Amino acid sequence: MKVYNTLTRSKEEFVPADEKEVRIYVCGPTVYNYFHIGNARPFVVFDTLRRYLEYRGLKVRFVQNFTDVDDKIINRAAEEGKSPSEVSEQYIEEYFRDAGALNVRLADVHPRVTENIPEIIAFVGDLIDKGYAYEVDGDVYYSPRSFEGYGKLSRQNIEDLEAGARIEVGEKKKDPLDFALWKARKTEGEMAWDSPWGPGRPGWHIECSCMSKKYLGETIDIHAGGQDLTFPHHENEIAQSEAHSGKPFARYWMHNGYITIGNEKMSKSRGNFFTVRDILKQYSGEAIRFFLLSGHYRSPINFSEPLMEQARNSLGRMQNAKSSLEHLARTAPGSLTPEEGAALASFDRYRQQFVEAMDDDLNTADAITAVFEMISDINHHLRGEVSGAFARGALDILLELTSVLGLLQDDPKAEPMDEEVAQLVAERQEARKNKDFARADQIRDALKEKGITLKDTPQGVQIIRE
RNA sequence: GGCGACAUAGCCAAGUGGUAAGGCAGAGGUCUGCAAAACCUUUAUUCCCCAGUUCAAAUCUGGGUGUCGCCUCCA
Repeated sequence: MKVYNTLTRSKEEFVPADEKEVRIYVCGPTVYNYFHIGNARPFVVFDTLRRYLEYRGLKVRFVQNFTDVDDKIINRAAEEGKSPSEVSEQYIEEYFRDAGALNVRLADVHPRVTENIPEIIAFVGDLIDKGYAYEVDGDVYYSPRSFEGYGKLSRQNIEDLEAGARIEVGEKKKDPLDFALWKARKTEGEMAWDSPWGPGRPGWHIECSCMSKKYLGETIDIHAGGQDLTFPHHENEIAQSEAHSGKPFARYWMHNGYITIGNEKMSKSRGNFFTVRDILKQYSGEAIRFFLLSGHYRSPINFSEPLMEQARNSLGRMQNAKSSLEHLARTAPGSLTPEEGAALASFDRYRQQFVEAMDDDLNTADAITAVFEMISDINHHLRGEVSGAFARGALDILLELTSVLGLLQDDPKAEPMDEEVAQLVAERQEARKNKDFARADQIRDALKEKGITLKDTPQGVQIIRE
């Protein structure tokens, strides 16, 4: 598989350091709010990367943190009259709920800053000892000038950075480029932990360096996140981690593009965002997931209502194929004919097409095309008589590919359904036989109201539940 | 000012040298009691503009235009 590595600005063959296990760290959310569709993109994209690597037979150890110490959480808590931990606990739960709706699997570890304070303090202490950081009045700052290679990820020249940098009021940095590893408590009652530099809390960048090391080791395979984290967050992580270990931090850096709205970046600070929680009121999680995977992960995607409708409709074509095959697998008799066997075997070319696309830096748009082309092929076969065995075989390969994308994952709603529905369906069939179409349509409409769609197929009535 | 991304049909979107995938929406048709789904036909002589390289360019080179992003919290 080839992967675009931000570090080298080129597609490289992906080879894990340890062939037994791929180690991936993805920067997770700061938990002070529901996450928005822009935040969702890396969750979905790198979940798809993980699924694909596993599909290719690799074992993956996947870590995604929760930032549960941050000014925004503290501010939110103050606004709502809650403690910071109440706020972060709540939004961690909300994260799991929304991520679950998007079929984003749980990470192997979801570490939290508050659970790693001793490790962070030790890490900061080491950086001071090694001469990369210094303490001033209870704050600890990292000095990028002391780290050779600062700017190598974002291709920033340290002199050019200097021009744009500035010192915030109240900061005691020696150099505008320096960033905080540890922030001294400013007011009584602020969340703080004791440290060799007095009570305080960790800065933002140090947590990822520290947790990545703790859960994945000093050198990991892939570090991923949104493009906007490249600088300064990831650049600073490299500076911290490599200064600390003397080893390369991450071998591959992957960054997803933004979601835009009206052609402008969606972000919490601009206020132009749509939370996944809100979008879920109108669209399924899978439709949102499809939307996010319909373009290449490094390209920007514009978010809008019409585009979500397109995504939902496109996904509908996949869902129709799935439910037709499920219906036939359940109802059509017979075993595979030689022709059907040959057809099923020929579907392997779509599997190859799919793999080829995914191998090319996770080209999910092309992978989706492979699935659609296979669906067209399957539908051609479905126009004639097919055996249940053929339907099962086609369903297997369809779900094999879509599960890599995290699509069509909903459990099939088992037919036969409850007694009442079964009776109505039977009554409708009787009415149709007697050409009492008014009654037949009445029953169909009534069931539709309840979210049950009936389709009259040559193989009997297909019942689809929403 | 420094660094970077993008520009393909009504819409979304692949395609990095060999003559424009796929999906959505629209139109017409087949099937059906009617629907739904599916199938067939149909929708870019052309890929922002100009110049160049080449037998051949959406793809490479140079120039231009436009849009967006990072450099400050941000996925």
